[in-house]
Amino acid sequence: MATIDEVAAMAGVSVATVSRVMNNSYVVSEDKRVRVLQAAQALNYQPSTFSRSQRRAENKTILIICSVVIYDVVAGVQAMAKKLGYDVLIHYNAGRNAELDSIKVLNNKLVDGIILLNVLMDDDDIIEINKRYPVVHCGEYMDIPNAFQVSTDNEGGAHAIVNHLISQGRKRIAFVAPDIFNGLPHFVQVREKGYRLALQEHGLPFSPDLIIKADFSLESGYDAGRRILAMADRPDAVFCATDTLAVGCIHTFRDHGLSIPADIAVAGFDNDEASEICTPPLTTVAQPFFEIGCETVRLLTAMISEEMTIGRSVMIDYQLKIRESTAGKKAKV
Amino acid sequence: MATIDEVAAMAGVSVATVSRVMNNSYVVSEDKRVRVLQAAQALNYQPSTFSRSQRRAENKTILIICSVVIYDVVAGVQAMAKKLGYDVLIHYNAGRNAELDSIKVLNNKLVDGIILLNVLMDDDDIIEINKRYPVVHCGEYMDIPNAFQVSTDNEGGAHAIVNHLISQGRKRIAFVAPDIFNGLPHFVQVREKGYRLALQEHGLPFSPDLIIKADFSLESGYDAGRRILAMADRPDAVFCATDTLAVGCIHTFRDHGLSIPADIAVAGFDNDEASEICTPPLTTVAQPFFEIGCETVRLLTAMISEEMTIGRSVMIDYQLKIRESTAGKKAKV
DNA sequence: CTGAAAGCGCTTACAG
DNA sequence: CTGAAAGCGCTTACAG
Repeated sequence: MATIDEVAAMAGVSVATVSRVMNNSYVVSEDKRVRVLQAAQALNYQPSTFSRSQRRAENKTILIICSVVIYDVVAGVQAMAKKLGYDVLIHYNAGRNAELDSIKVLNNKLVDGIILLNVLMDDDDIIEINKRYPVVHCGEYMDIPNAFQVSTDNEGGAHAIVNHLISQGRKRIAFVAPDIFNGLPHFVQVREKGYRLALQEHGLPFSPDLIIKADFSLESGYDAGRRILAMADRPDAVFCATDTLAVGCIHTFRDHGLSIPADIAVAGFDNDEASEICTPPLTTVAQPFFEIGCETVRLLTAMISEEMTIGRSVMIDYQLKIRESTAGKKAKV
Repeated sequence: MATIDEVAAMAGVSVATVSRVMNNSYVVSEDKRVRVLQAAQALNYQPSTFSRSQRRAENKTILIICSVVIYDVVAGVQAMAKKLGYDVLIHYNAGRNAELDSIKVLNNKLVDGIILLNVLMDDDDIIEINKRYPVVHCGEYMDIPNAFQVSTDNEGGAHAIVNHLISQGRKRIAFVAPDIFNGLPHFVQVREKGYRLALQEHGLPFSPDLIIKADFSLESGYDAGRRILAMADRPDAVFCATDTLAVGCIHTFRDHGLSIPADIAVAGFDNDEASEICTPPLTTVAQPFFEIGCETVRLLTAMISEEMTIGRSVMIDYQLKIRESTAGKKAKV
């Protein structure tokens, strides 16, 4: 590895001049600039990240911590980061409490800011990280003071999709809600809120037995479908908090010979790849993941450079995707 | 951020002593050790990564570059890396030629070694990276000189699964092969090799029309299934190079009223989650991903510390998973 | 426009 | 066991 001294020697200039041309930070006379560039090329010189970042007290790098990589979000993060001159690294962290393992990465200023992507970890740990770094929560909101967060408008999306069901003449709409850990994850709570709001606005009765508990698995979706079929007063529509669950319900309903949406309408949330492929194609809510990634970086870099201390929540508009699973005719009674 | 000087001042010792206790590198008298530790705690002191890594010319960090995160491989990498005192970071890199974007990360010694996880990039770029860093190719072998690689025994797995099909009385076995980019990916070539070897060993005729081209998508699997059904002399078994394709074939066969495995046996490769769930459960080959991750790190860290220059390929044993899709009775003729 | 020099926060011979 | 000091490879006032 060539150092700045070797380049300076070969180019016949001082290290200061080399530094200036490598960084384009000051005007350098054309002939020296050329000589430095040639020497750098000849020696295959690359400024040391460590020395440079040490001097500058920044590394122009953002870290994403997650246990599931949402590729479109990452792509958005990378695109915006690139535009702003940042690199993006990912730290994979399985499970809820395993997050603590990342502390080693976090302890020192190796990165300038952190994105917690759908991370579920204990509040104490999050607060600890917030003390050390600029942090933006992406996807899943946290109920901690002064948090910086970016996510889809989950309530609005749920509200819109249930409104759509109602507009199709549905009157008894079940909600399938993943319920693991202690209590519903925040995004599920908010989607439920949108669901209940829509019912209320249209004077439809809400009853607790319309809430079907599940987890995040496809099997759990099958099972939710079975429980819905077994209900005394069977719902004429099902809104599932995730597409995976909705696909599970569809399977069960079809296996039992029901026609969708004629006999029962099914809607999901997330616009997974499966939602387009399944039969019938699933009405759902798309989260603009790429844009969420972009916005997260905008916020994070603003935090880094402006040392903001007052938290804020950015809500990215949802996109309703109306497909066959809800939009067809209802069966005649 | 507290610095080593502040800690030294508070503890009433020299910075050298602080450094020694932070690193446990030399014996320090108990009372000073305690004073340093207390001061470090009080000041919330964390040694600067940049300064430390600059002095040591290493960062104890491994970078995984990939366009799809295989979580079990990453978990294996992390487990072994932790044991050996390394951190693990991931650089996501979409698409084939987008890899060049990672050059910024790669240019300087921010990490000590690199794992290319199933990366498909141009040979020239790979050779370039190999020049700058210790690199281990994980999953997909590269045909470049002196490469260090770790992967499943793809040929052995394919050979074993086709042997199994033959042992079940199958005589005409098709091979569904994803064929994108220019030519078959290496792992597909090798799986085909195992397939052909098994046929040959049992005196079964091979013919080119038994090779069904596809890509990597589920739809492509459906389509492959259709083409197989349309064949004049219909095969009695299908070995798909991936589980995704196998699941697609199963769908098509079932939609056409065929019984699996009675009418036609189907086998895949990869032991995806779907392979267990689908109906009937799919016979496949499991890759021990966690172990592959571990072994990759063993090799990479050996390269880092021992400056090895002669390449090697480590093959991790496959595990055959025999399930219903092949193991039931064949239909009577 | 340019160079000599100080300084970033560490580690590690060197001498005691 | 411990400290004073050199040095890692950069950047950036400072002076010219």
